[in-house]
Amino acid sequence: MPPKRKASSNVRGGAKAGRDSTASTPGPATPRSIGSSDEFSSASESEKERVGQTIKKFSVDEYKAKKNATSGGGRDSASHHFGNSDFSYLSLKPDHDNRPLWIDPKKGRIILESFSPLATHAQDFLTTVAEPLSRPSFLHEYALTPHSLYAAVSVGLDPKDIINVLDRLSKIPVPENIKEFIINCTQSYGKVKLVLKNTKHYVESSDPQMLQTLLKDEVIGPLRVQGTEDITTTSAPKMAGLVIPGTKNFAGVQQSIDLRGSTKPQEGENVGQEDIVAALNEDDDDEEAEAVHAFEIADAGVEVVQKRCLELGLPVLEEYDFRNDQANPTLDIDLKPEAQIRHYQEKSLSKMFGNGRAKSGIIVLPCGAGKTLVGITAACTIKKGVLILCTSSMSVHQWRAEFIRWSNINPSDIAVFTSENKSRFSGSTGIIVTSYNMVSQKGKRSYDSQKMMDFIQSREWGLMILDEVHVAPAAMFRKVTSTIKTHSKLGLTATLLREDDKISDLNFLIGPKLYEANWMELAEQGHIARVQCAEVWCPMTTEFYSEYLKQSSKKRALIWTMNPRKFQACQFLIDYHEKRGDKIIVFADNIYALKAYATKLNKAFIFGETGSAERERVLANFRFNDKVNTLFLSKIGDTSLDLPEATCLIQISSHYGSRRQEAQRLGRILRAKRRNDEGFNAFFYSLVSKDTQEMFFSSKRQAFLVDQGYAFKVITHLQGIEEMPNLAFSTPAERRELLQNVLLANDDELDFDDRGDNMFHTMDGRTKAKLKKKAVARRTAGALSELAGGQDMAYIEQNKIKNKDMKRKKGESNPFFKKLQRDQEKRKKALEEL
DNA sequence: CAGTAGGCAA
DNA sequence: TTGTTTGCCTACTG
Repeated sequence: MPPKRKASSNVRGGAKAGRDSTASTPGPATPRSIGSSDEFSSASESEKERVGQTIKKFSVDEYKAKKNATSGGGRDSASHHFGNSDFSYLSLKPDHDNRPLWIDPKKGRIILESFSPLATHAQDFLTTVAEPLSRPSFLHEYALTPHSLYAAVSVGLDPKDIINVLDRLSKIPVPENIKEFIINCTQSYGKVKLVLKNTKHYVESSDPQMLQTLLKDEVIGPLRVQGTEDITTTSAPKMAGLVIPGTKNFAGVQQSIDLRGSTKPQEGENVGQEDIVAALNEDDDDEEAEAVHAFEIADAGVEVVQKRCLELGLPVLEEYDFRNDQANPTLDIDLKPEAQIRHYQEKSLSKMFGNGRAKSGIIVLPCGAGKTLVGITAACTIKKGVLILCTSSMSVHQWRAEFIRWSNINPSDIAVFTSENKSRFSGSTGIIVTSYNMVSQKGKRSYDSQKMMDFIQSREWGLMILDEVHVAPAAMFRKVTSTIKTHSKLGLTATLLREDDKISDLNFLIGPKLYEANWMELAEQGHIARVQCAEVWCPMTTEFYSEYLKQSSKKRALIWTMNPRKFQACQFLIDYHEKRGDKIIVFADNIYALKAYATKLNKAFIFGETGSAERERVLANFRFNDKVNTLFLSKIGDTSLDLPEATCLIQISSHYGSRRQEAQRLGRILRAKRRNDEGFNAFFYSLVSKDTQEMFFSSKRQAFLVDQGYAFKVITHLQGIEEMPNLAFSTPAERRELLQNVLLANDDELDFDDRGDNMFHTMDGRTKAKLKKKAVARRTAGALSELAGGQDMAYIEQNKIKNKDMKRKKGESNPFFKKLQRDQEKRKKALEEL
């Protein structure tokens, strides 16, 4: 969560402030605006005053005063229901029925009636100038923020146009304070640019006065590189028509605000489509041939300068005029002719290349919607050296494979840099695919890694693609953005969400959010699967619930996950969906529960300790063997595993209230191969134990998906579950046994704890504690697998496929089996090679 | 080369 | 409201 807004006045009490902050659940709208309200407080001089006035316009007190003046204090009997959201005093335009927008003058929020015939136009416009907060079926909520306006200006819109279009679409005249807000926020945008020349960073502006102001700033001033000439002056580059590969006919801003033509202007309506298009298509050619001035800043200062400028209300635009870059060699790369990009991919790219240059920013597309292709197309447009950062070595190889699949790049020009692979491209320029881990590793490096890092840091890159960019703000990863010299950055993610407040840092680490797709819209168009979401409420049995109440919070999670009613629900759903012909993934965050469920139900499972060969085998079986239709996954499956066969997803335990995890898990089934079958639906079940904390976490987790328009049905009873044959834990005795085992699982850990203690008792307390902790952590898994071992034995005889899985597990607990397993794998490999 | 420790993210 | 274990990665050790 972003830092809570300070209430501008506490006279109204904390309750008001509290309500405000809960109301603004950060949905897809993240990154939240940095420049909102008190963030500006550090600004100086005229900026400060100007911004202060803007803030005042948005303050509650100002609003109240205004409201009382407007409404004359007269309130009807229903007014109190609306509180501060009573906008009845705002006068509707006579033809308001034809206009789809409401504007909340207090918060700068815009509500869109998505059923309006003009909704498509309005939506295109709003996603350009505002941030989507929440987009359920009928009413979409957007927020005007300094950042969204910054993004709008950077794609070439003018404040006058924004106000005009807003006015045409709005049911009420655009409130004065909103107009002022737009103008104040946008007038200084684009004044300051950050450019890279010959591996040096410069702050550039066409206004020398502006640079002097920045140099005097207490934060920015000292960051200037000393000994360089004061300010250099050159002439500004000019824009011309640019065509993005893979699009039929691309012409700059036109498409970025493309009003799609799917909705025809209505008879007698005042909001003409042509007008909007005309208003939005004004060329920005008038800026050509202007002189620009610049001063150099140190590499390490880049992030600070960007952040500071943002605070000053002068967000720096990072633009890369790649077509006029003679310094860096051009990369020979083009999209293959068969790579045709989809309209939303084109749209997102047009935001990036809207004025003929490459702007840094973030593109948000759901999983399975083709993020990789967007990245590849961007690389094919810029045609300079590209550096790609991924989260795991697996996706590193996937990216390289996709590049080779979709572009004509020479495979020797695209290198990977991972722990076991440190190739280099042959020519003067090329692409390097690597992981965040590799480039952010601090401390000692292996010789090869160090050389590779030196190479990466010594040259200038045209584009840096940050895959899964929501991880970038982590303390460890963020420094890569300043140590690697790149002209532009493209962040890609499906879920621009973190449970901490670091997501807003992306605004200066990478850039503004350029585009965010609407999941429901893509589902309707068949690009991703339609999903039915359900939350299944499983009552706790009395024994489990009384134990739940007794235990510490640490053990509670295990108890609610192992709730026998939940187990039965899971069993029932698996059975039901297997009969329908679905392929099912069951997610369990808790490893003990994962093993317990999977072994009891005779299903395959994969978790961290599963070796890669084993994983491949299980995955292949899940994919191609129609006898294996259910797969249990730990959080290993949240990312990196690609399973287009899966059509049903059941979640039995999860990581607290992580919205990102929920969204990413849902994403596992969005790319379902069968999505275009007639009437196809994917299913997403979240199993929740009633009356436990899990209910609270579950509601938190769903927030993002609900904002995207997914409706969660609550199922309190699964029809036909009583008639299910072989329902597990149907007798009280079995349930008691299960509870005993669950409690034993914890005791077992304690057991190891004690034994560990004995081993280390010659050491000093500190080391002992540290080692003990480690030992326990490492051994728990072993202890648990041994515990499950008894069940495994019976089970191995029943299931040959699963059998393969077991070999490794046995190996874990016994060195003899370990060696045996190794030998077997070697033999198997030898056989395969023959 | 295989196994493991240590660090980090969520 | 709150928690903290699992997974991934690199580099070291024998």
